Amino acid sequence: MTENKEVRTRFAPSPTGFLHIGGARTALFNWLFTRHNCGKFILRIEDTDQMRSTDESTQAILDAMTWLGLNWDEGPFFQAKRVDIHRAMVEKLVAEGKAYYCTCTPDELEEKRKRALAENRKPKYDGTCRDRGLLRSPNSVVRFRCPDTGVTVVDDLVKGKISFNNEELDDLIIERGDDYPTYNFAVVVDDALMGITHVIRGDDHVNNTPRQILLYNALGYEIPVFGHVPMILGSDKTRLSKRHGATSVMAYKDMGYLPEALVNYLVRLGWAYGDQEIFSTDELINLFSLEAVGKSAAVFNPDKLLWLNQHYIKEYDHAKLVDNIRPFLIDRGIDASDAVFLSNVVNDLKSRSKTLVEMADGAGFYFEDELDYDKDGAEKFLKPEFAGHLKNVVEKLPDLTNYTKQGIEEFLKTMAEESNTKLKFIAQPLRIALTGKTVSPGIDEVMVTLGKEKVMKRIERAMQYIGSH
RNA sequence: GGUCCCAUCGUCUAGUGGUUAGGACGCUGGCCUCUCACGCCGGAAACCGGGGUUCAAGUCCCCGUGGGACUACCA
Repeated sequence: MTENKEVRTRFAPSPTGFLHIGGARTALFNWLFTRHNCGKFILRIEDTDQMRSTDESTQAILDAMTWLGLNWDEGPFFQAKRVDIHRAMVEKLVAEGKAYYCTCTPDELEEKRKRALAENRKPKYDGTCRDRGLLRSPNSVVRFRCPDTGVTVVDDLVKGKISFNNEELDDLIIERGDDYPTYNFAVVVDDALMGITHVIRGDDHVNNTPRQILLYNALGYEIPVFGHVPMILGSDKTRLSKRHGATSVMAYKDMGYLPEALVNYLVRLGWAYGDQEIFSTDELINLFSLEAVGKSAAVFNPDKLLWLNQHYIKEYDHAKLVDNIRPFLIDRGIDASDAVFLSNVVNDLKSRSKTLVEMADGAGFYFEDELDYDKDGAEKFLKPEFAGHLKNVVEKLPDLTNYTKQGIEEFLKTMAEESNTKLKFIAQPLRIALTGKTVSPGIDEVMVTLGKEKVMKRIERAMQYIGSH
């Protein structure tokens, strides 16, 4: 609203599980909006549900944010540590007559709810305790006195103006029987006190917003700008959940995704800049705006994410890619300590790997001299009729001085010509001999990376195999 | 049930009254080729329905229909 006030946003997850895809996108939109406006991004952990909140979840969320590169400027703050503040605000509202104690029991309320539903009436609080002037008592709750006339308008940055008749809103509980504040009250107090200027969150919160605006007014706080971003759906168009596949951000890390790929994918779910598909982080910060975020929910498409990941693997900074693949190799018991060798391996593999897992799986043969030959491949190509070609290679290879991709390609092509055969009849047996598989990077690349010595040894071993089968 | 939101290829989307409705993923035909990829060239594929407004509607309005969210002493 105020033009030159510093933008302050927050991401406020509840630590009841891992950071999921939907939460990550909300965090991302907050982060991009904030960085674009040179504001401050605040992380607040909403842990007032003591039963379900865990420290592990908090840590997992922090780790996932960090992995994605969504750094925060303040926090993490913990909502549970602020209950004294919340209680003071509750008292203030009670003192001002804007809130009141209520002794209706959950059972009574449930009963009334059911009856209202059965009689086709709205199941809203009937105001039993509204004007009884009750005092605090064990298990009493505090309710906010909602105006029952008038209209509350939410001027949403992505959805536009949304208006609600206040009569639809009932007297919500702001402090529970255990003296803890409820969500709708705590967010308002915290957002206001933390100076949040823009509340960007999932659109599952739109119906909470008018109540919150009323609370802002009652507390005398300035109302922030709201932006409700659409949800992410699964392939069956229901809310994204485990049955649609992995929903935890860190699960994607483990599956060999690069954070940039996930960020690029997530941002394009609901946001677009013309026809552009690939965005660097800097571009996103420059180009992102909430006004350009679509209003409708989007289906999560794993195939497109995979494509993006492949793209990022191909284009990634080479040294960074090497660093990223290392843990996956170590997991497989591979000694990846030879930096030059590993770098070449990655180079061979990066145009043919959709994930780091795929790359690590494809890298095995480079590190293993005693190969298990692929059964079908061996049957087809490790046969006496090809032994001559292998022998030819072993004999002539020592004299090849230009041991490079080009040199080897030339070497093999010349050999094919001289032997009056097709290159594939030399390349395929060679491939099995060197990689154990029928599918691998280009044979010339493999030979360069492996080095002449290993190549010689592996071919000799393959020839022995042919001799003994 | 009530309140609120949403609606362009299967999916993500561009489009802001006049377009052969564009791009991307996926699918598919071809080229390249030592295998698999990469890359390149081509193809099929969409404006939910009905009424308006207008010379003209994917675009604006209304009504349907379909989806979703919320409707807790969870967040």
